[in-house]
Amino acid sequence: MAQDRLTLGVATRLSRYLQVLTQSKKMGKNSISSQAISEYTNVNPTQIRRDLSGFGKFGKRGVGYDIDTLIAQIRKILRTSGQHNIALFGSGNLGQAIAGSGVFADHGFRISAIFDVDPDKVGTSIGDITVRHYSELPQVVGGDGIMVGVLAVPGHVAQMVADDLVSSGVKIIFNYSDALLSVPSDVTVHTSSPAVELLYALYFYLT
Amino acid sequence: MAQDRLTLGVATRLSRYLQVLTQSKKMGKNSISSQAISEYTNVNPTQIRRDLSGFGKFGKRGVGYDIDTLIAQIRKILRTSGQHNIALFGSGNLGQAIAGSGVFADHGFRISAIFDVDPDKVGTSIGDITVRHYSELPQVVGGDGIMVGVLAVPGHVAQMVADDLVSSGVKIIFNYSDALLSVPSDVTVHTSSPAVELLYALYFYLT
DNA sequence: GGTACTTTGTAGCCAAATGATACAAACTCC
DNA sequence: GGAGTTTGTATCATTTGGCTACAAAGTACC
Repeated sequence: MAQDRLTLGVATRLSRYLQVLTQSKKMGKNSISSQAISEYTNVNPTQIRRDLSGFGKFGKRGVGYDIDTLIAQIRKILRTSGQHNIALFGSGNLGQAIAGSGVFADHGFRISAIFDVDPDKVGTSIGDITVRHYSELPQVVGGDGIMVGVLAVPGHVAQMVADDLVSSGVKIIFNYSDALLSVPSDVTVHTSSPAVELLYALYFYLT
Repeated sequence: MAQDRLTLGVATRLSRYLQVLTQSKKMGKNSISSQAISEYTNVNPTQIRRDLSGFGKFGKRGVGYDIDTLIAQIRKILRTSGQHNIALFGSGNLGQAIAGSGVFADHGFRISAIFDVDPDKVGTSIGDITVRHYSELPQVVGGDGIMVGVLAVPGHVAQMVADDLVSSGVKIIFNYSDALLSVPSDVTVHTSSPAVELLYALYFYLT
């Protein structure tokens, strides 16, 4: 049963534990208790232990979980141990911010191509990646093992980029624009919507 | 019972409906069906109607929901009808991207102050807002009705900013940095973690 | 005006997920 | 060796969400 498909809830929580573990490691910690993970994720400590104990005994009683070990185990459970290539669209402020941060790299996502249409930007470098012209999308995405497209483009072109990504076989899109994207049902779109989170945070604050 | 506190699930879903409604309106639509909302939120249409019908009869049978009406109703339910002031920290690429986009403005969040420590940036303008020096935080945040702090700063200073925000009475923090923030239990932190969403998206794609 | 179609509002049932509580076993620290 | 910590695990009650079904209210078209 350990090989059953994870439920959405478990997969989501495991991913979030991973985030906390990765950051805790950066801060120099070696081990962490379920109590500590709970404080950063707002998940009940018992729930955390229950989630983990379904896959093995990773912790040490009286001590907690060894961070490196647990990161490796969760990656194995989520089957995301390797490197995954992603393509970034848009090299404006947002695109540069994304390319320059470690948010993706920390979790094994490597930005392997950046696209733009602005002639002033095509050919320039962000980090060690040269910005390509958007017209190269089919060759690059089709040829390289790119599984994820990240959209940091203006809302009015987001749907077009999404369509082209779908045509090239990409199944996962992360959308930083404010456009609503229509995609086939086998494609997953995640839209960044910080305001949505603030809305319900505000509700619980006000009541 | 309509005045009971919303459960986390309902509040979250209502916020997400609001996002879809706002964007649909921008795209020129006037009404929308629960089926259509479902496609963008991955929430069951029955669930959507159940969520809404708990507060009144907002839809027209055979037609759907009038978008303007529904936006107004959900805002009322979430008690976030007014304008809410937020403070943005960091005017680098990410800060500029946030300030320039409508993601917050669309939902009634107005960026009323931007802070930085870089002397080259303090005094410049982003949109119609002048960047202030970080040392002005206490007066500005304490005096103005600022309820939310948005962190677009490097990870190694995020905790310090968070501490200062807490000292000034801010209870909601949106964290774009990759730092883990420790705050008192009455303060809510939301951390942007696109990689986390990609992780479980990838899992469901691979299996 | 009549018929076919769409979509809401609502009920009821069932399976799954979560929260709460409890406690023995394993480990550390002193 | 004893006190304290933390995991792993069980159990139970509750909540939540998915599914099915269908009448009522509306639109569209002929």
